[in-house]
Amino acid sequence: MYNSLFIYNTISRKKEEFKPINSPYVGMYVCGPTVYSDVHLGNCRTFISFDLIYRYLMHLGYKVRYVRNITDAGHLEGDGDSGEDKISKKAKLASLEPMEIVQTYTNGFHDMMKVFNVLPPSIEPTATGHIIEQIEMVKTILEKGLAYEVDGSVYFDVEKYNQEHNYGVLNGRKLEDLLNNTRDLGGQDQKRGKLDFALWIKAKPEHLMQWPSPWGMGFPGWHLECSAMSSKYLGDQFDIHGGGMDLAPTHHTNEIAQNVAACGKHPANYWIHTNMLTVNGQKMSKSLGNSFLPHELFTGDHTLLHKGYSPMVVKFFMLQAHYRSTLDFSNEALDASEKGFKRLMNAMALLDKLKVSENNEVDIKALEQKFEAAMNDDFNSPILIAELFDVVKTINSIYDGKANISETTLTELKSLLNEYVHNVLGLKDEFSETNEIEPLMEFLINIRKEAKEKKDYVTSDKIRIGLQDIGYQLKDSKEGTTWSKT
RNA sequence: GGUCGGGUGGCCGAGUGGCUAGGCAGAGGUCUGCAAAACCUUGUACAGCGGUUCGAAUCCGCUCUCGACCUCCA
Repeated sequence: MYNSLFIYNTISRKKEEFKPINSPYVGMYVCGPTVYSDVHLGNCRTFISFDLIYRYLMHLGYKVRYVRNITDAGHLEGDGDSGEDKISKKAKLASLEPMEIVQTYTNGFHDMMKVFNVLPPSIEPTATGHIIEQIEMVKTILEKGLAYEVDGSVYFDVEKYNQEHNYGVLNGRKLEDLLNNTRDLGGQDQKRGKLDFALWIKAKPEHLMQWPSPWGMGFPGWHLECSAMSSKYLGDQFDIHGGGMDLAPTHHTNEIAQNVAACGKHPANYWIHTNMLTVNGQKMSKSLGNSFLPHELFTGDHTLLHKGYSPMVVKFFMLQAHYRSTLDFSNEALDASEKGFKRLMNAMALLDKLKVSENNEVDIKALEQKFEAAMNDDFNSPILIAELFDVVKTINSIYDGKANISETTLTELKSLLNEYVHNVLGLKDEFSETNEIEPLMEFLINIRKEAKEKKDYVTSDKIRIGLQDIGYQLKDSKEGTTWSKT
């Protein structure tokens, strides 16, 4: 039973009680997308996971500054540091300005976040907007003697850094192991050590995005931007740093090294890493070619899908797994989530139709404690959802007249469920946002009722089946007929 | 090859020593003109083999197997 929030910290590999540096203020940095192509569903999972974390922190009363960057420069293609900048490459192929590429995919990313009802972060800084900060950071690291310049490029000296600090703090790996098991890559003769990484990269004349620096025209390395922007907006030390698990071994490891090198402090107290979305057991990624774009999922226009699923169903599917577990994607699993989600939403809608009584059999306090205990245990949304289904059962029983709830308790229940379903999980009912057709439906339901009373079942079935064909399900009960979208 | 993490009933997916996870699907029933929904009942699950323990899905060892990372990736 968790009475306070515990978070699994990648650094310690343990659940630790969450103690903010400066409560009630919480600083959280999450690595955002590189905007060189459409975000796929795996990317979305990460941001949905952090949205849950962000929402729950706010639910607990914390004032969260949530910083999530947009990588719009410096992210290279392929091996080593000789590859092309992903955005520049795309811009050349499409004969567009790099910033047009950036804008297009940033807009797409924002649209998708909105569709998934993911809250925008407090600050969404871009790499290109923080070139000066990044240059300053490179200068500082050079001054500390932990980086070196070679012909207009600056590299971080990992082995020298490791003499004073532990380079592998995050992934628990020893430097010698890393050195022994790193593949030799071509075109890196400028580097002194094979683990060294670029802080600043000299640009070739034809490179589309380049900026002046003390080392000549160039552009910043990918790992640098997050270090520069997190410390700028959250300070040298802040509470939470997050990202996808695949970023931990290299990107976050290098980030820590840069921050420690520049200011002597480990940047974040809690490192949260979210797990991958898999397809047939394999990580969904652009390079493997097994990725789904969100709209393919919504329309069902994909070879692996037999139908489309709405954004909230997909989100609910993701929330039914813990953020640190891999989640395997399949039609069957989504079908199950779709039905479960409708069941939950149906019960939510039923709240307004419940009859109150003198007696009360619902213990709100106990419910609230269960919900909180689930989320306090490292944001365990699957447990929370399981508890919610217990409530669904209770709501249905009350509706069927098999259980009782008092008026005050019903009011409390409504606000508790609203808080957890809408505000914490960030789900919204997309099946009943059709108030404008309500009078029309009532009209049809009345005609059908008259037909039924005359035992004219041909007409009543015509209405029921006809509505079903165009996506509306009628449900008869003792209290009358209700309807929902299918 | 190295490091790390998994293998839970038909499917998805929680659960770190004893107490029903939950959802979907399946079976039986109640309700119902039919349908849908709802409700009730229903499942010898924990990769395998050893070990620790009064007791293990949960701890330890070995084996098999899948994956992630080691190279850009959320």
